[in-house]
Amino acid sequence: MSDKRRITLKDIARELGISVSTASRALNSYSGISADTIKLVKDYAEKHHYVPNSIAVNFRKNKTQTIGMIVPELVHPFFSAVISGAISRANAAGYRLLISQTDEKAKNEILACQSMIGGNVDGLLISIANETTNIDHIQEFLDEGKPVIQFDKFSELLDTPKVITDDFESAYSAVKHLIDQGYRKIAHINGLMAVQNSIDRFKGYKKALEDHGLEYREEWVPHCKSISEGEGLEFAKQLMNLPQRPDAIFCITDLVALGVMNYLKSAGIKVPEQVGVMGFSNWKISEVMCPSLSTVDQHGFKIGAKSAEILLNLLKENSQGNHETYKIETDLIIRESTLK
Amino acid sequence: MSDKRRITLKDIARELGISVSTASRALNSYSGISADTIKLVKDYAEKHHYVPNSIAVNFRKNKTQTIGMIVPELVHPFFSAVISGAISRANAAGYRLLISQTDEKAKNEILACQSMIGGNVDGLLISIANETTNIDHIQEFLDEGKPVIQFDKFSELLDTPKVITDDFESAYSAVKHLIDQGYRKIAHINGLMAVQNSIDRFKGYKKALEDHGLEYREEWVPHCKSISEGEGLEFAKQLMNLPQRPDAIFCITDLVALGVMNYLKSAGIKVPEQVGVMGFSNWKISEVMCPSLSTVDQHGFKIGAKSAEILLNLLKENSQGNHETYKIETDLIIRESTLK
DNA sequence: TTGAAAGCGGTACCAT
DNA sequence: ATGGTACCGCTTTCAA
Repeated sequence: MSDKRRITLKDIARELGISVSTASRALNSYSGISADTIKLVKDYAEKHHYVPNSIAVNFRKNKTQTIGMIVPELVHPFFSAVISGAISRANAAGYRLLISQTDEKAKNEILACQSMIGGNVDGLLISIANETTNIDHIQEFLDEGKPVIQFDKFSELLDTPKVITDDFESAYSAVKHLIDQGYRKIAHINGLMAVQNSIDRFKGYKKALEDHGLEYREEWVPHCKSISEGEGLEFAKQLMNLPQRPDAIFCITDLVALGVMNYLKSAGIKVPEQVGVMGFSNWKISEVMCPSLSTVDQHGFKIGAKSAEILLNLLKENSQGNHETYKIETDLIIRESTLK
Repeated sequence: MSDKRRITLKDIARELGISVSTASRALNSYSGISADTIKLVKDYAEKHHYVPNSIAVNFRKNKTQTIGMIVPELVHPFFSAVISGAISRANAAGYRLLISQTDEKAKNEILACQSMIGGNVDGLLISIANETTNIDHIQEFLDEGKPVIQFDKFSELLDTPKVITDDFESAYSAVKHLIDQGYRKIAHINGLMAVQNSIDRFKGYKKALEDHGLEYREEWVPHCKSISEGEGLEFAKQLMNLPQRPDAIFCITDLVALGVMNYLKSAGIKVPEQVGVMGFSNWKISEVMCPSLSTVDQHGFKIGAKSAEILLNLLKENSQGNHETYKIETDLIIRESTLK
């Protein structure tokens, strides 16, 4: 294996009988350098395949042209889409993307942040883990003067720009659609109320019920801990066995809706005739389910691209930005599961 | 924006009244340092959240503890799983992962490689784009003495270790299962024969037919260009309208199988009774389809983890490894679409 | 066991 | 227009 050392500025300077600073300035075409010298140095550099050692440059400038990105889960259609959007935007601007995942564990998030700080990323894109309450490890970036953008799942404790789904509006219009379809006893399988998305979707759900004079019952709003297919199935069973049985279920996620659909199928309950089902996220599975699942498209790619864009702008301005919240609009996707 | 500089070794040394070298040695637990000093320094470091500036370390050691990873597509259940496996393995070893995607375009792959080289990654994990024929941009890593691992889609022109699905065996056993179920006229919607995976799956398919004395017809093996749902639908239509109509279809991917199923459903052809359908990859959609789709689980996570592991070992040995091929075994997942 | 200092490869400031 | 040099933060050799 060749371990041929790369040629350095010093080598160039020595060979050409000039100083290192002159060589550096020539290569970067600074003003105040004679055209002759520039040509001399550039020709020599090219001929000998000089490649600047970017570690040294980074070290000196304390910049890496690298952005850190931390998500709870990578194998997840929504987050993959977000990452994809961020990579596209960042790469287009000549930035690299360092990616890590937390599996929703605070411990992993801390490790990831340390690793990112250690990697001297110029800025951070993060969607915080469900488990995270203390946010010192993220605050550290801000303390170092590095911009941070929170997307999707965020903490109010961090003063950073945020890019999020418009959960309230999305939930409202999803539930309104159920009402328009004639459903009257609408349940909502929600997430934990410690997570802002869950809170906002719940608020949208409740407001829609209120605005249309429909009954709200606490027993119709169970809370998932892990947002899993299994929980969807269990809660559907629970809801269907209530004395006051709902005639529609608005699920926090398509995966939960899948569990719900599976239970309803096994119990011989007809969707959408007897019970309407609405998901959230528009994963590919929602299109494939039988009956196909009505849901809300979250535009993950756009969320990622927008987050990266904001970060890149802050990097350019050398600022940490304001604390604005950018809400990315959603699309209601109507399919069979809610069309009575 | 506070710009309080991160605390450095020098700060620690000054505060504790020791020298920088002692502080460094204490933090790295060198032998020849008193336990007291080690404790003193480590406690101080922890208390003040000292994080070594890895650019400086990297600079010094000419290593970045960062691995580059390039995939064709990020929003893809298989590749997400591979990435996830690689991240887990790499992070556990204290390595960071720089990720880029090519959208199957050679041009993007070249850009991604340049960016990775500029980022001074220590090694590269890559699944090459369908479009890629010239591999100079990847060879460059090898020329610089950096190890490269190819996974899933590779080029024989590159002398590197490879981690791949055992496509031949997987295809063979998938087709054998169809035969065992009584299907006799088995079609195969394949990918482009320029891609090794397609070639191997085709070989496995053909060998299974031969071993069981079944007829092979070229018209039964159409080739997808983009491996899409739409192509699956089109080819299914084509196959079903052949005078010699197949009674089973082995698809290159679950997505293609979805298109096939949609066509069969629309044409009123019963699965699995009239036509059996087999996918490949075991995406979530295969479980959700109606009828559920038999398929082959590729263990993407394992492929990613194994690739990272091999790379990490080479990094440790400071070698570029042999040109061994590691085949990751698969699991045949039998569901409704092939159970006559 | 500890300290001093060189040096990694650049950049940029201060002289000339 | 060019050279000299300090310096970024850390590791490591040499001395004490």
